[in-house]
Amino acid sequence: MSAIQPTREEDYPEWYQQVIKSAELAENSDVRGCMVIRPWGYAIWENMQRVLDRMFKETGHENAYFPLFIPISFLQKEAEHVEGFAKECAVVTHHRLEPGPDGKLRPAGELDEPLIVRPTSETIIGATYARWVQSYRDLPILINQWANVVRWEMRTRLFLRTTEFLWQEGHTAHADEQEAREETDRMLGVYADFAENYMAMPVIPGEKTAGERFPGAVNTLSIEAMMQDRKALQAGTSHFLGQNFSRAQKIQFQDKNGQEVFAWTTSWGVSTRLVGALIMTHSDDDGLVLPPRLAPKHVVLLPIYRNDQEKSQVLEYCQSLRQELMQVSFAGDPLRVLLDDRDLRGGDKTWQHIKKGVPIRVEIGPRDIASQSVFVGRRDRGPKEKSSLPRAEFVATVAELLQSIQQNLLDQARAFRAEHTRSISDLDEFIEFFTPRNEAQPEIHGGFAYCHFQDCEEMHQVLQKLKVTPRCIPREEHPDGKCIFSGRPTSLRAMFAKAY
RNA sequence: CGGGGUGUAGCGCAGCCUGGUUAGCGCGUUUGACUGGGGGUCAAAAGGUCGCAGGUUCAAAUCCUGUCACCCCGACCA
Repeated sequence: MSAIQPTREEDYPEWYQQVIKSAELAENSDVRGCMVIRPWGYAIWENMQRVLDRMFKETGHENAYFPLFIPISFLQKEAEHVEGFAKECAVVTHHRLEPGPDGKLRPAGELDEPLIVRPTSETIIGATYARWVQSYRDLPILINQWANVVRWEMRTRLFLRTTEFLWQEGHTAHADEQEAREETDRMLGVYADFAENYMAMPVIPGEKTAGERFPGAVNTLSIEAMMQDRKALQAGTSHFLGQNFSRAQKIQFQDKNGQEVFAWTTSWGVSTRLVGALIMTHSDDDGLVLPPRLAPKHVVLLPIYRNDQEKSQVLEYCQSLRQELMQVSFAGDPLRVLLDDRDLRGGDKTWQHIKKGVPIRVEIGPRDIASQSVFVGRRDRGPKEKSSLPRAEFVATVAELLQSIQQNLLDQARAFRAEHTRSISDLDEFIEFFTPRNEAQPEIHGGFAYCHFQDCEEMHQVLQKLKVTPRCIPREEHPDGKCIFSGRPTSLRAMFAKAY
């Protein structure tokens, strides 16, 4: 019997909800579509922020903060952008509340110009940059902002798609196209690096097809990850905006030749959706599994005792072990150690930490103290697969142990993705690959398929029926081929999948 | 916004069709005892304006009308 009911096999979407609930990551709030991120979930996000923020700074970026509200006229300026975002914005039309005739509060003080709550900040940041840029000497501008944004989505799911979500958005302006394109690539590289080396989540970096582009972008790059239901999740995006936004926002300057020209801009972002990606990449039927590098706690110490005398003895041993472990460093940080001395039954407590995904559990009782040892279980192995080892050895090797868990999770995720990825050149095989075997569980289907394609009517018909989309066009060398849908020769090759 | 469904204890549900004393059950919570390295056992206790408003009736969780909220399926999406 697994700790999470139902299992992934039985009902994947419900399993996902239960993992979140059992691990106390987040819950639905009193506000439709908005979540409460609980301390354990927020700590994961904070760890993500800390690492990413360092990476952004290492690549020359600075943090700044721009307003939550955007005048409605700003959104209007870029035609495609309007098209893409206008439908899903929260709009502020009043600035006061006053009691109505029935005693209930009602909005008052109508605004001359409605404000929208930012769904993304290209327009307001662009308008600001326009004031900052007069000369080529003012460029590049390399700024990131950590913020919350609001998109009034029809259907929400914890972490994956919520009405309000937390993210970072980088916005840069450059003097020439080449530099802006390099920036777009560089930041996608940062995301891919973060995904693989911190989240232990292999990703496919690539370019979006025209239909999947960010509204207003010339080109959108993304990293795509495979979840355990074999669907693709877009885990990060980096947009080359060309001069579209600088034209709309009038970000112009005099270049070296004294010519008045428009800047070239980019934007890139990742969100709390990454927490959802983390959950669906590694977790199992006993709950959350965390890669050590992002785990709020690396090690939990679980004292075991029967009476007060044993209790004080065991707690003392745990305290000293905790002090010792905190001197150890892992991936550049001091070890994060939790001593769980809550007055709870032993098994109960152990299972809570299993469900929360703590990488290493250490059970310590009178027996271990007598032998100067510890009883260790790792989250990437079965719950009863525990072993005793000398205390000194554990302390000396715990960092290696964490690294091996980190590596193991990445290897497992890579193996899973490889197992469900195919190169397909035959349309029947493509259709078979993406047709669920069981109508009741449409999530069980093929996985990722690499195929040559050409944006054609035949393609749209097939994809719409199967609910499959081209996720991205990986930048890799491959011979030309024939479009799997139309048979026409093409040089384009994309990764196709069902997506979140 | 279209189609379907659900609102009863902290959570998950039964009861409603065929109105009738103090509205049940499981989990959880609290207390006590026995326990204790796979979430244990027993006993006791606390906890509910049956989503909200109106109507029918001697009597409404149950029937009727309205309303609100949430969930699922579609169109939209990081």
